Amino acid sequence: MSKTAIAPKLRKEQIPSGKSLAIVEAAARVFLEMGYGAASMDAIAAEAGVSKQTVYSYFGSKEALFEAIIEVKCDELMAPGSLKLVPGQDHAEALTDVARRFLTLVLADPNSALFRVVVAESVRFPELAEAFYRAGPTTATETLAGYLADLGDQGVLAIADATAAAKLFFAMLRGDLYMRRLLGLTPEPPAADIEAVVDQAVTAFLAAHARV
Amino acid sequence: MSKTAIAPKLRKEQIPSGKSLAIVEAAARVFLEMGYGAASMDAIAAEAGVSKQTVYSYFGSKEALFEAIIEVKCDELMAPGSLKLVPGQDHAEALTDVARRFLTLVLADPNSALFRVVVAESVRFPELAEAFYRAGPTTATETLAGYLADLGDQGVLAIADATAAAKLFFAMLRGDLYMRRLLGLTPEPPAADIEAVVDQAVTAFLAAHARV
DNA sequence: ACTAGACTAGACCGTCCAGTCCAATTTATA
DNA sequence: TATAAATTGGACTGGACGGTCTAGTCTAGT
Repeated sequence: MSKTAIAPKLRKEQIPSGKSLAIVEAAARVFLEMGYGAASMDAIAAEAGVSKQTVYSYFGSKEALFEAIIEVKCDELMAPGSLKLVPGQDHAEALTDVARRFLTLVLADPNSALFRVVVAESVRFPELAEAFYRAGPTTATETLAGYLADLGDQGVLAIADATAAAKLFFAMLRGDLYMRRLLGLTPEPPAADIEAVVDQAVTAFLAAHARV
Repeated sequence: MSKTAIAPKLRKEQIPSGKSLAIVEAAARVFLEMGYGAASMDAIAAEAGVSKQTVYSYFGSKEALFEAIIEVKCDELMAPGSLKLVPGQDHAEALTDVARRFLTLVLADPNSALFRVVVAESVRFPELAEAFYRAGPTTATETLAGYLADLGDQGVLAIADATAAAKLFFAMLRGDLYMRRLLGLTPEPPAADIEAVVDQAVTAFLAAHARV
């Protein structure tokens, strides 16, 4: 006899592995490339090299699969603490480093694809938009705001509102290049292009927050 | 007898009027609210109070209708030269005015909906993304760049690259509030919220480009 | 060898939707 | 009023797709 009285509909795994992993990866590719509506479960199953039934065994529905994929991708987004700041460093260089890492991250193909999909489906899946916002912008802003507050306290920069300043900093980075990426008008840009935006933003930011 | 020898498949009109106008407006509502995929031609016809056949008489296909709608909306976007600058005005106030008008415009419901849809369908309709980019960001940037170049020439501000400066200015305005709007996390914000962003951006921009 | 469970391939169902067709009706026009 | 054009509404086609079901294969553990 089975251990569970109620028939277990879904195979759940904390750490996706084997088939499950293949499905997640295939689904991510298909969803991010084609969007929710245009992605078919048949295509995902085929891409995963798995039967459609297996997809439905692991994830109960297209919606559930989509949510799982987006959540995984959101977690990956900021995962390696990729925006961490080393307090000892010269502040101009530290900001430049953060800016470069941030911009490289958000302009990278999978991440701009993720953002496109989240924006597109934000009406149908508001929780996903929320999750993305928390994983991305919120986390990034909080990290930088903490650092800026320190610089303010040390009198290195004039920071009245650290959170507002952090938001401004990131906004400066999401300029024309970012817009063109969002609209799919441009492939992943070379490092030099990123560097130009970074330099402009850091310079302007420092000038705007110079000690009086 | 008809004026055209070749059977005219489509009723074309330069200035949409009557049924044609009703269809355009209905389609705009439905497309912007639901996105391309989720919008059905039946829904659009019903919304327009018109038979489906009539929709197909004016616009040959769903794609064509969508393209027409997005193009119309893009034209409307910057139509009233809403970002024009009066050269005589004090430059800080002029920038504040432009910033306020820009932000109010892009945060308004129909325009953020338009942007969402264009981003969502930028893969399927790259020409539309291009058209949007030209009608929106490009136009806005060029207008402001011209003004900033003048300020630079007059020695009012230190402007090395007017286009880059203009892009930075608009980027500063597309901050957290803008992101939250894109993700559908926030309704159209009150004027006070807009004002706060505008002030922060203008102040920072002026500080960053103060004469040496 | 037997069994249980994971998996496959593909048929299949119901639904939704773009696009077509057509007969009936309204509107405009001469 | 007579005629042509525009429009309607609804039935219909064809195809895609989400999701289910089934018959059968493969693999481990016993």
